[in-house]
Amino acid sequence: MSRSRWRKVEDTWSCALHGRILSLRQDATHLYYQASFSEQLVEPLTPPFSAPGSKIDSLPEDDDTEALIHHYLNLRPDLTKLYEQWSNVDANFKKKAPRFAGVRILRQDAWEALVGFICSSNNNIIRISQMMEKLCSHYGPLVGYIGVTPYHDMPSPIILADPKVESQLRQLGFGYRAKYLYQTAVQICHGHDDGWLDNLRNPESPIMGQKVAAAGEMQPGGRAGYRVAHEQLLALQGVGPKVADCVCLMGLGWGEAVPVDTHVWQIAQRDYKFGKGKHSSLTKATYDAVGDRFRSLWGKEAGWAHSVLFTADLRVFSERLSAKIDVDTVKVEAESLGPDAAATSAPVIGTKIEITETKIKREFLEEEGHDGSVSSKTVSRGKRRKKM
DNA sequence: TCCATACCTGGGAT
DNA sequence: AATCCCAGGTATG
Repeated sequence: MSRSRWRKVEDTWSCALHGRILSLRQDATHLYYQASFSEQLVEPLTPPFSAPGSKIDSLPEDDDTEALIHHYLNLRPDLTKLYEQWSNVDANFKKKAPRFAGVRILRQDAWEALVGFICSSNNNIIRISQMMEKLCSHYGPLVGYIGVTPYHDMPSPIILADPKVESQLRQLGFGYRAKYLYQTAVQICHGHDDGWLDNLRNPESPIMGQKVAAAGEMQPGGRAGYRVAHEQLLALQGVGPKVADCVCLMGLGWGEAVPVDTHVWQIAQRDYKFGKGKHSSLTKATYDAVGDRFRSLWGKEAGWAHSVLFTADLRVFSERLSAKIDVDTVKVEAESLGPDAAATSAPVIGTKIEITETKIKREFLEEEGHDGSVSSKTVSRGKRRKKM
């Protein structure tokens, strides 16, 4: 959401991801993709891999892009079944959700989600995206170009743990979030072991190539692993309950995480009887109560259901805006929909996506840019970037 | 615990 | 033109 690094050019969305530039486009029946690999910045994949220095042709069977897309877009869960389940237990969901079928929670990289949501505090979508853009272009590895536009990946925490970074980010317009990002990077690099963040992940939703493991019993407050992850994240600078839950949900695979932001708080008051008596204001206790309520109502994937309602609400809001306000319609829509415009106009952006068909077919093979608009390079998986 | 207040920035509204 | 207000929160007293 939000802090998404995806960029749209005409009808195609592109982003540097896992050492490649991934481009997506969809029509009524298919999702099309194209991947352009960097020769020098290929991510290590599953541990036992090809010998260093060996080159592999970009044959389809060697390309994990399709697996990456399936993973990233979280295409496995049966949405029809989930929607049915949520509708059966919640009349409000049943009423609001049907128009928004197809919304999925992306499986983002945990570190990227953390950085993005730290930037999101008391901020607007447009600026959050610009900040992520700046962060990557100034500190992240260059993966390649589309036309003359460079695409950078996320900078690793160690890059941001440099003492100079805080003032530099201030200079770049990050405001008080400059300190949060720097301090969080320091905490992660010097206060925790390697892999600490990713180890907070839901074992039922492992990163690509890892095996699934059981995550334990569901409780009103969520599974034990979720509660641990949430608590650990809270110790980071600039991370409060809302940001922690966003990272848990979008970055760590904990479906029961329910981020309660201002919008969700409005929904909770309007449709779920919050806002009175004991829970008249959004204190920590109320925050937890809202999460518990939604978890007991919707279950293990409460965060997903909540995102559907959230998206529904934003949509209605934007429709009201464009109906009542007679200004540049395009502009109004772009601003009010923000990253969740994904649900209507784009296959991917922000944290949620909508796909009319999950069938994916290959549009291009990796080769030199068709019309010069996309530059591609031969896949080279032998070279591994130093792990960081 | 709960509540109030400050916090960077930039665009839109008054 | 100047100022106010707000935006997907968090830290502090």
